[in-house]
Amino acid sequence: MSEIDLTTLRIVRAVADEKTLSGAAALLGYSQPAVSQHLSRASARLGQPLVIRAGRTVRLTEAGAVLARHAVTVQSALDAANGEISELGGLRSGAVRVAAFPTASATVVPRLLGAMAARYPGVRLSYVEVEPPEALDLLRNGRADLAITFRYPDDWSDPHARYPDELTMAPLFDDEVLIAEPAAEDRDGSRTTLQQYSSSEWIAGCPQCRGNLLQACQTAGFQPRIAHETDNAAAVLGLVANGLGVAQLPRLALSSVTVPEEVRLVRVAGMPSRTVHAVALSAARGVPAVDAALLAAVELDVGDWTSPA
Amino acid sequence: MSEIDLTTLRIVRAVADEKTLSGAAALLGYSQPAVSQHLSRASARLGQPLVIRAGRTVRLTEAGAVLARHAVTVQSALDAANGEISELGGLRSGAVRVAAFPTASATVVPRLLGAMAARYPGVRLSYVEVEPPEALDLLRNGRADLAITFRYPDDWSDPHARYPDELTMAPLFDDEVLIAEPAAEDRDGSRTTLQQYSSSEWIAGCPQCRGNLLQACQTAGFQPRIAHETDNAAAVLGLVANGLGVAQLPRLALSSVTVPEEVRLVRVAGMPSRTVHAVALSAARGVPAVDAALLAAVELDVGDWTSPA
DNA sequence: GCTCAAACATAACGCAGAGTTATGAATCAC
DNA sequence: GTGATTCATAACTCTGCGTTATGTTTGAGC
Repeated sequence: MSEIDLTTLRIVRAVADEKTLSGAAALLGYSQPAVSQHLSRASARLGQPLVIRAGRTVRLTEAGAVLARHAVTVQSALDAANGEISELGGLRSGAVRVAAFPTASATVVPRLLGAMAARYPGVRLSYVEVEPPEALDLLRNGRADLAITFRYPDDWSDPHARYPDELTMAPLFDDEVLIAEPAAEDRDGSRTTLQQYSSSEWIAGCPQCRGNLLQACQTAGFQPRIAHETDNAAAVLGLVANGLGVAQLPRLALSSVTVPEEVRLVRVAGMPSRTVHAVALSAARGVPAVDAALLAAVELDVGDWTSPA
Repeated sequence: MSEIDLTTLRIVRAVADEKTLSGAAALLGYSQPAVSQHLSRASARLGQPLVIRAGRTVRLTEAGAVLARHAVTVQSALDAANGEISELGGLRSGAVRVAAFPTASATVVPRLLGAMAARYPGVRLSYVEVEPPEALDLLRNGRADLAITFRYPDDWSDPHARYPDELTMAPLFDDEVLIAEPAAEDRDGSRTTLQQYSSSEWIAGCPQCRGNLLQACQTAGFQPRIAHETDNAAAVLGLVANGLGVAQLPRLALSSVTVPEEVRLVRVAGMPSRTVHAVALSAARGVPAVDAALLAAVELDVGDWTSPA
């Protein structure tokens, strides 16, 4: 709506510098008639001439001088904006807000943030620890840029599934789920199955993990008796060590705690492993910092969380 | 050149305010697809998204926020420029630099400047006194906006004629040229002719006026003997009053001095009158202050300079 | 859980505006 | 006067930015 456009400002400025339309045209990479015609149009729009031909050259009117003066302000604001956007594009600035589940806090997240900080010193990093469903909500609300989540196969309430195309998910690794049992308990050499724990008391934590447990036990043909509830891996191990029950624990949860002697970890057939993902909004693809964080996540070395401890 | 255009800035700003593309479109008078497509193009140009769709609404990315922030600066600069140009257009600001010949300094110019000052208090006025040829040079050099000049008919060196289309000339009035002679000299009742002064001594001033005198005398068949040279009307009258010669004097020059008793003013057949003009550069037509000054000049009441004193 | 309204995306299209080249006219320097 | 420089005008092309029409998704309310 404004009768003033950027081209006019740039042209007037160039004319002010060069004192000639030809010079201005050359300076801006235009043909001479382009400048001439553009100024005519602009003058018509503004209702008064911007330049006055003076012999062979040209000089600005007061209106032209006004534009030339303000052109400087506009140009520098534009340059500043361009510069800042370039910095975002070049990952010399920007921000990544990561949301991840508790077990990742001590493992995946520090490594990820470390890698990002090393590669892109200018990028601001922040982290919040929440369970996967909340992490996805944060993404959707625009309060986080990258979520590190896990999902269990066949999870009927998997929050990822609720937003099919909205999320871009990059699988990072498989996180095997082990059973922690008291080392004192008798074990024959036979292959372990979940069925063997049908009469055990269970220690279970977060709803999502518990969901997986219930699902697996149902498949195995029994319903687990959950006697103790905690999310804390160290606490779970303590309970197990003292013979108070058995528990499922992902390998990732074990990698940042010391496993007591009294606890034995066993792989159980039919116990589905969970998968850990880096998740971003599909709509946020293209945002440099988000793309970089996703890439950094899939490039993480995850060997020590996948090979047996 | 710059990947950023004003429309993008205005749209991003509107989106920042409205939180929705539809709202922004309505705010700006666009259709909704226009906003959507424009943002797509802008994102492509900038290499990163400006908005992220969040459910049914939308929110800005960091890049978008950068633009929205700088948009304020740009907009206010543009508004300022627009405002200043409107003031020029509305004659609440601007400048008129007038150049006029000495005789006009005490007559036409004060009245003109007075009228302008009264009508347009915001317009800056300035004045320089120069002879017509210099006044036209000032116009051409851009050092004056309006010239008050005179011209004699059949003046072979008329400076106005050198720039045929470059100048816009508005005739103000005819300035009759009289002969000042000592009142003591005998005069019969017959009609006065220039021929009668062929043996007189003349007092003459500026080259242009003298040119006219020479021209007229040549037509009358003699060459005037110029004994005294001055431009000053009072001085001329003093010389005439003391019987030192005769002189041609335009009525305008007489209107600001007192004519001594000893001087008689006579109209002479064949003495061409000069015409007074307001002159501006044709190229400056359209400049509000110049147009207004030209108009004010032709609207001046010139009665007391044209009717016999 | 279904339906409806609101919001964004995509497609197809029309038009204006801004650039181009070619050419003419005026000015200034030598 | 002559040639170089500069601006103006004409005629044309084409990109880009709007439009309308239509489809898809989301979220609220019954």
